[in-house]
Amino acid sequence: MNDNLPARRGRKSEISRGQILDAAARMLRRQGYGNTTLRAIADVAGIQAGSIYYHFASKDEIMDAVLERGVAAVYEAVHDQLAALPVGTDHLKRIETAVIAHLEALLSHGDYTSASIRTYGEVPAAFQQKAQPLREAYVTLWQELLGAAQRDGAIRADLDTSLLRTLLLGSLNWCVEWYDPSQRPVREVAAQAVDVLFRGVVPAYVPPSLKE
Amino acid sequence: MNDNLPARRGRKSEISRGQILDAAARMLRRQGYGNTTLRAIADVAGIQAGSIYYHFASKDEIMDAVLERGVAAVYEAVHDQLAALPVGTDHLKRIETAVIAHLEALLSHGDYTSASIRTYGEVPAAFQQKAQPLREAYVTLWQELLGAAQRDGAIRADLDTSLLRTLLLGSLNWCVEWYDPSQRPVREVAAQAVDVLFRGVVPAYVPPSLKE
DNA sequence: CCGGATTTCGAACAACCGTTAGATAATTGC
DNA sequence: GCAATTATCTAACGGTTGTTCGAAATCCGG
Repeated sequence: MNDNLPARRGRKSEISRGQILDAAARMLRRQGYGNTTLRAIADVAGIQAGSIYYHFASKDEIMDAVLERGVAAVYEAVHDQLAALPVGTDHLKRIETAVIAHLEALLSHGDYTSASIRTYGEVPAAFQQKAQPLREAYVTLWQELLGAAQRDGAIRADLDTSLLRTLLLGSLNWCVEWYDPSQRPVREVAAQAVDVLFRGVVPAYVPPSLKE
Repeated sequence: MNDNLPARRGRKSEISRGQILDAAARMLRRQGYGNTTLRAIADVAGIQAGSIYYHFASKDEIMDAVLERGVAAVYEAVHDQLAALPVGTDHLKRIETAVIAHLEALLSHGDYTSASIRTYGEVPAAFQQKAQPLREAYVTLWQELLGAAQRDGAIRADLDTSLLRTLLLGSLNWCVEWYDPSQRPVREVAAQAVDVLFRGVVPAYVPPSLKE
């Protein structure tokens, strides 16, 4: 019987552990939870299936680690980018920063985030719960971002910010389903997403006094 | 060896066939492709696992049927609602109609659409192809909808409508991940989605002459 | 370069998977 | 109500799954 946390281990262990997680994230992303096999993970990681159990107690523990790492990466990316802004940055600039950070973390930062987004819904409820606190924290972050903006009049008062948040994050999250980095840069996607979010698709009425 | 299409069959067959598909769609939606078991499908449908093979030649044939039915339902819903509009209806009204139809088909029309959306990405590539013509037709429908609107100046000329389409449909498709019919009606979600899409979240500049 | 700790292997396990086929039950036209 | 057709059940198959465990290989401080 394994200890829950490996007591003291050499450095090779952490390398292998990382390779296993990388392989798991990659397969999880494209094949979902049920189709991802321990033997396939081991194969990609370059080891034998049984050897996995030296590093993880079960398949679910691997999946759990991948999922948590995925949401953590997005959370930290957005949080850090926001924290790096000068104090007093206006609301729209903050929202724009968050959207870009979210998309960058999702699309360029690898398989963990994509796997986390795509498979969270089909994973046994038992360890959906384990990642829930972090997910809720992330939702709260966005909710406060939008709520503060609305309070100060930066976004329209007649919108339900909670609904707006799910619609916006949905639009961004869905990018993992189709985005191809060889087609257009992430920034271009982010830029138009922010543009449409702020101004809408209908041509704005430009008062004559503002025309240049 | 079975004939590909069952030659002539009584009416009970179609009932059971429907129950099998219903069960498959439900499980596929919440558990993904790999976790959905023939024995579990049979259990939900109230029959024995082996009996499924009287109606379907393989598990993949069931999944294929569910997926195709899912996209077909959305396609037809949007297509029919658009066709029901009076000729000459303006572009924004047409887009609004399409958004509502898409969301309604997705959220109230059951497990097929959700299953189709959530599992398409993790299904063997062999029969991703089979559903691809219909999917492309659906994409084309939206592309022409947005393209025509842009051509006539109903939506801004500086937007990439192809990117806009993926962002918009992503936002709508993602609703299957969180929408709870007991919380708010579908129309409310659709209404705000259209509102934000058209006008954006930033308060509009209202020229004095238009104030009431 | 040695000896103990760390890491991996290799083979086996019970359980479960999709699938098959023959026996059995239910349904239906007459 | 009777055959004949239609539909389901039962039991098994080969293969794959997650998992276990003792033996072998590797690593590394002294």
